Amino acid sequence: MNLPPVIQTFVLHFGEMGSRWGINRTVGQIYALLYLSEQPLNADQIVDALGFSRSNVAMGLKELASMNLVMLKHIPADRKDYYGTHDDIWDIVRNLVEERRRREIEPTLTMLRSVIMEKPSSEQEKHAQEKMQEMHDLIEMLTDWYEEMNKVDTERLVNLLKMGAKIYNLYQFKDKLKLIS
Amino acid sequence: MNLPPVIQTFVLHFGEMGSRWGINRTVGQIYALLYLSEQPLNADQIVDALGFSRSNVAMGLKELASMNLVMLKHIPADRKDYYGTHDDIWDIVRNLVEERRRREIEPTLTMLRSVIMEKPSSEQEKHAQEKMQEMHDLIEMLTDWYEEMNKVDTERLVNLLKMGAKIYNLYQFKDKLKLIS
DNA sequence: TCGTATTTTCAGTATATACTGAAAATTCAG
DNA sequence: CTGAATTTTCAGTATATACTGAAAATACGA
Repeated sequence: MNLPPVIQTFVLHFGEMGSRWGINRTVGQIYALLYLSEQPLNADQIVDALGFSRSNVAMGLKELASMNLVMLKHIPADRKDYYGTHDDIWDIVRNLVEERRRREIEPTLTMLRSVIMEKPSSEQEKHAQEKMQEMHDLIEMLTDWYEEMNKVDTERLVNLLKMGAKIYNLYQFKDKLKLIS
Repeated sequence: MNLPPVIQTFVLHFGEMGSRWGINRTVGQIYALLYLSEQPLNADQIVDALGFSRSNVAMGLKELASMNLVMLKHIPADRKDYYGTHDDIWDIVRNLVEERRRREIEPTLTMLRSVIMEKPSSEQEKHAQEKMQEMHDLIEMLTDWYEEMNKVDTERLVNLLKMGAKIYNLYQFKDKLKLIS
């Protein structure tokens, strides 16, 4: 690995963090490198920067592409494939959430719904189903909330976030407001 | 493994899901089992239910305890250690978030802050630092927001969540409201 | 304090995952 | 269509992680 120290620290950190997010070191480092890079990079440049094998880099890029975290960007008069990340960091967050939802939340909700349907054959199973129902409702509420929030454009979303719990003060006046508006 | 089908499905699912959350199959299954159980369970009961070795279960419980996901619950006149999960699912969510923050978010913020401080020695590094600053600010905003929201009690939080993006309509009247209240 | 029930530790082993090099497939200019 | 440039695949190997059994440590009643 042969990178400016500032970039190297970041890349290594994300390599480690990746493992906590279900992606491996290679993938984490590749993503970090692309995120920091001003221009899109091709596979050979990534190999030079990170010191992984060519095939490992290809696999990493393929995985990142399947998660919609990197995109192909061609450079005129160059046959090589160049890869870059989304420019807007909010798009990145939205993609990350969407991926997790598709891969983890939805299958879990499906499993919960199907198991809750089953006729319980003991008190123990009945209790278990109640707990699953509770979990199901919570997950559904959070995903519904996220879906709603995701419709709000970035600038307004930032304002809402910055207000934080202060929004609660507004909420108290909900009924009053309806009268006025 | 010898469990009622309803429970087994859930337990196996969480075993698989665990790997995406940085916990292994054993730990995922143990947690799922405890979550569904009406009474706290001791290590031997978990061994019987899941078929892992005694030591593997001990390690799993230790890890879950270190994440504050399970707690020791003693049963009168029994020397064994019994383990159970939090009763309120919102407490579970709060603990999960808190853990991730402590283990992932805070170290990342620290790393970012320190690297951003460095004097850039090239245009490339300068650009990288700007991207890191952007990421830092986003993460900080989200954690600040979460911290604020975490202060709101559960019932009111649920109301806020159910309102979802409708809160945005209230937000439009923010200034008007100040005049009234 | 002793002895037994119980939990924890840890070295060794099994299993799963990551990584590589070589070979196959694809792409595309001429 | 040909052949060079480039990417992708995949069987084999290396590495990391999970899991086990036996032994050590701990907790506690008598």
